[in-house]
Amino acid sequence: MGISERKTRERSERERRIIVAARTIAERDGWASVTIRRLAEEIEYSQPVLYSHFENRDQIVGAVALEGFGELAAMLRAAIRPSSTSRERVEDVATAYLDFAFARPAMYEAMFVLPTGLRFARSDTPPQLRDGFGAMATVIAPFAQDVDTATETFWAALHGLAELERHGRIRPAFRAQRITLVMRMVSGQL
Amino acid sequence: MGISERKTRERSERERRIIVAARTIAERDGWASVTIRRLAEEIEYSQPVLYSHFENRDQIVGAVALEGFGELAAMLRAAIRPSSTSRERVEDVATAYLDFAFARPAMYEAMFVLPTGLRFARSDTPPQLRDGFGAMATVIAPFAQDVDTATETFWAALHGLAELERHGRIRPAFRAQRITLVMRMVSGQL
DNA sequence: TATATAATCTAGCGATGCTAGTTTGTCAAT
DNA sequence: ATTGACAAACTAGCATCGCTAGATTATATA
Repeated sequence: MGISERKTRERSERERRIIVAARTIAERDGWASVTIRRLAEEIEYSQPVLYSHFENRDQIVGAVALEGFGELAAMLRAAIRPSSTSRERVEDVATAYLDFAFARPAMYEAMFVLPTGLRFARSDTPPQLRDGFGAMATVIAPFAQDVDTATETFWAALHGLAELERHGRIRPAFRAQRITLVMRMVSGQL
Repeated sequence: MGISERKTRERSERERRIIVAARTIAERDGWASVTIRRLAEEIEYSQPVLYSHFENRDQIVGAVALEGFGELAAMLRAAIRPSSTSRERVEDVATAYLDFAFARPAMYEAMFVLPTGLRFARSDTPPQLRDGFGAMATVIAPFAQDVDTATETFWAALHGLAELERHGRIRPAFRAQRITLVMRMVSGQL
């Protein structure tokens, strides 16, 4: 039965094209420009076809966000060098996190601001949503008694720094100094 | 010329009614339900009247947010008790900040997530936008060399905690422990 | 009282997300 | 090969949105 396999393959390829188109448009023109009509035009199918792949627009944003979580996790893991000290690793992960947020603002928005229908902290939560947290926990662990809580707080600090700077409410020039202060929080030393 | 005074008074009263209606609807049904048509119905005027008060919908959100910044600043200042130690003051302000965020999620959203057209860090920035920062700086100052940077980082940590918890990505039960960790960041001691 | 100006309204434009109902295509059974 | 059943995709349109042009009413001035 190679025919039905071809069909499911073509179907998943079309789904990928939708996700890629959504991401491309969002990164170029912002999420407000990612409309069902525009996506339909991009993949050269009519609009209702999109609803056979995704329940609604939010789920398309969610699919892009899911990719983003995978990429963020990879970036954070790549920032952890074996030759570094524990302290340097925390700093490198923090810097990598903020680099990601500022380099891909639309992606970051999908992951953390827009409604996506993604469900966290559940049994069916996809691994991408856990991996980034895991990478942060890895570098936080040497300093923490309660690793989960410390990682949550570390993550929150980074997220806050990203969001406030992205909205122009704190001074971009002082990013490095703020990271230093966050370091003190987790490492307990200046 | 009491007539024109009455007119400007009535006009500003109508503007207040718009803001109050927007806030009320947002807190009850969410910002998506705050439509121009619904606001017009609420104040019993036609839709174009709203555009004689505000340039667009975002500016209405901004007007509500501005109120929120004033109220947040007042809450933070009220949390600073003269009898407390410097350390307790930081903790009380942090707790008050998160209490505000969770007690008024729609307001917090207007202040920090939605587009508002508000302009920060400019010469014409209204005082409400500075006061909250000032309150935080007051309690951070005893611990910091660079007060502004330390306050920015403190603020970012609180904002991150608020946002991640609001989106269900960190555990509500561990809020107090996370605040303790933030305290260590600013006070340099456990 | 006539006229100019301001205030407000009606009506509608161009979008949006989403869907009902119809047409087209693709199989299996006759 | 023909027919009928089912799946896939399309056309067309609904309700709603932010926003605005142009008509209409009220108000103030001459």
